[in-house]
Amino acid sequence: MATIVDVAARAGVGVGTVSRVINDSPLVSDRTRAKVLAVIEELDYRPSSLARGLSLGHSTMIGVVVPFFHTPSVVERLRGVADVLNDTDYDLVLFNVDSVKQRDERFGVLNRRDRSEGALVISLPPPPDQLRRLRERKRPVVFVDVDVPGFPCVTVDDVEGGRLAARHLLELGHRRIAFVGDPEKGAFGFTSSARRRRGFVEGMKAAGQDLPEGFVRRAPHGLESARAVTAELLGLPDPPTAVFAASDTQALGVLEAARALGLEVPGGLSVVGFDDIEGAAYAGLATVRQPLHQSGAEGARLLLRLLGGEGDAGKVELPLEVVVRASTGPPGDL
Amino acid sequence: MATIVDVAARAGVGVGTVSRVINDSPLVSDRTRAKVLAVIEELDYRPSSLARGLSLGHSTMIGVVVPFFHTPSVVERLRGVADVLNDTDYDLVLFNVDSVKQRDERFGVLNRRDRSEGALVISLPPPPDQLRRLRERKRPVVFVDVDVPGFPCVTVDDVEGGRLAARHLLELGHRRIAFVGDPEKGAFGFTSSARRRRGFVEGMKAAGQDLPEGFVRRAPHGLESARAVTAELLGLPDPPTAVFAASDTQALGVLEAARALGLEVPGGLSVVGFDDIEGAAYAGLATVRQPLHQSGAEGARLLLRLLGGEGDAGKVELPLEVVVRASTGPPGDL
DNA sequence: TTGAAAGCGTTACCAC
DNA sequence: GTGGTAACGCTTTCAA
Repeated sequence: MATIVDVAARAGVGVGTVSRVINDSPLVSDRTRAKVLAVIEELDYRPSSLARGLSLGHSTMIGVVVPFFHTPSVVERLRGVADVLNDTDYDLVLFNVDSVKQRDERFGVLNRRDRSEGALVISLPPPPDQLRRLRERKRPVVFVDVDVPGFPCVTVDDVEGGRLAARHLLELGHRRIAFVGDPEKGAFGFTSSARRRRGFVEGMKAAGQDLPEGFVRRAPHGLESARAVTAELLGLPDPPTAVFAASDTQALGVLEAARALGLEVPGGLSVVGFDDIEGAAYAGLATVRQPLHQSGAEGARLLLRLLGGEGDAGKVELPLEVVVRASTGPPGDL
Repeated sequence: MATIVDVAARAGVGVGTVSRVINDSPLVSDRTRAKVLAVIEELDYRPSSLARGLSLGHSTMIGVVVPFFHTPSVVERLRGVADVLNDTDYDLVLFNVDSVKQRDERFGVLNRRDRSEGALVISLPPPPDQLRRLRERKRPVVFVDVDVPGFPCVTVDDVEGGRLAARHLLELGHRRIAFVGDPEKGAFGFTSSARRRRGFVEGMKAAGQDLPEGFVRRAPHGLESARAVTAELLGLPDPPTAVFAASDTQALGVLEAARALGLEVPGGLSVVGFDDIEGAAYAGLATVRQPLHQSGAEGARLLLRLLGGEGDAGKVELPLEVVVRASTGPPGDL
């Protein structure tokens, strides 16, 4: 592997000059530049990012923490991050988190300046003690899909999203609408489901609709458990005519339950999800869409700006939008 | 940020000693070690991985190239890689590939020693010219889900998988079985669909069954286009009683088509997929399962072995297995 | 416009 | 056991 010294020697110049050529410094004569470039080509020389980083005093790695297990949506966000970062000199260093223990380890790594220049945390609320350390050290960290006070974040207004879902179903004429979401005391402290529920209940109240007893259901995140609680809901003496699920994955479970009971959708049951993952379109699922890919891209841009010293990045709130598909319609329209 | 010199000075020892303590060298007295450790703690000192890498002559990064767009299965493989790497000192540097142009760029990066110590390529056949360079430089590269001559690979026997699918359906009594897979001249050169088709056709021939005209269909990978070609198949004067799809994603499209026509599954149509992605279990889809997570983990271990200088890693072939679910049954069993 | 040399923070070798 | 010091490959002064 050729080094800068080899290139300098072969080109008959000093290493400083080679360095200037590499870094597009204007202080090199065209003649010299051409010569050096030729040698670089000939020797197939590539600067060592390690040595460069050491000399410059910073690395080129950005840590990205992702709970893969959580939902299909985090993958889409990650793609957004990768798309932006791949156009820069930064490398995307990936940390998967599948357990609370792993989460704490990963956040520990983020706190170490030597491993990465900055970090992006996707869909994962930080543990309080690690957060304190992050604050103390003023490490450049951007959160995506989580709102952490004092840190740049890319989020959506989950409460508003809940209201949007309620409004859509109310406008179709539904009155008996149930909610299916996550437990609100999970190990990782995810809170979006709770906020969506709140917005939904608010929206119902605003329209003068109270939720019947037992119409708010919480089950471990996943299609299967959503299916199970929905089966219970539909078995009620006076079942709902519509369900708002806190995520598309859960909404797919709701559809599954309806199908298993031979209930027509949307005639017998209308369903609205949240996220607009790829599978939602296939399933004809109406949903509250949030810009997943864009959230990752925006987060990466925020971090880049922070790293570039361009002041505090602040908060970014992305827009929500109801996507109407075959899974919703007027109640009782068999 | 404290450096090794700061620690040495504060502890009243030489930098060599501090280095020894960091690296668990036995040539340090307990007394000295304790003292140094205390100072490290006090100063919250963290060794610079950059400087360490430069001094040692190698980085600690492993490049992982993933075509995210391709299928849900690559994500599962990636998790396997992350799980293994996260337990080591190596960092997982992620490169997403969404286009041929990106693919070529990424492979170019892999060829640069400075950026990563070794690489893992998932589900992506390398372009021939880059492959040649990879060979010339003897860069440690492991392929997962692709068989590249001369390189360590983690694969499954796709041909055998096709045979397994054929056998399962034949045993149930099906004779008119169609195949739905990918185009065999795609931009990225994916070949697994073609091999699965071959095995399938072989399996049919071996049982004395010829495939009727037009029973082999190829459509751009994805649920929707699989649904479309299946609709055509089912519209034939003498339609198939079963379909083998080259991937679960496509099999879900096949199910979709059957449902749209009001065809009972498995009574009116049996369906077998390939992969066993998460959605397959939800959809009750019978499939040829390959160990996705394990393939990534195994690939990472192979690379680690290579990096550790433990000889050539060779090839690993993971087992396939038919998972029977509700989507298959005897033909005409309405 | 250019070359020489001093760092950057480690590790490893060589004396003591 | 331990300290001093030469690498590692680059960037960036400082002179010339």
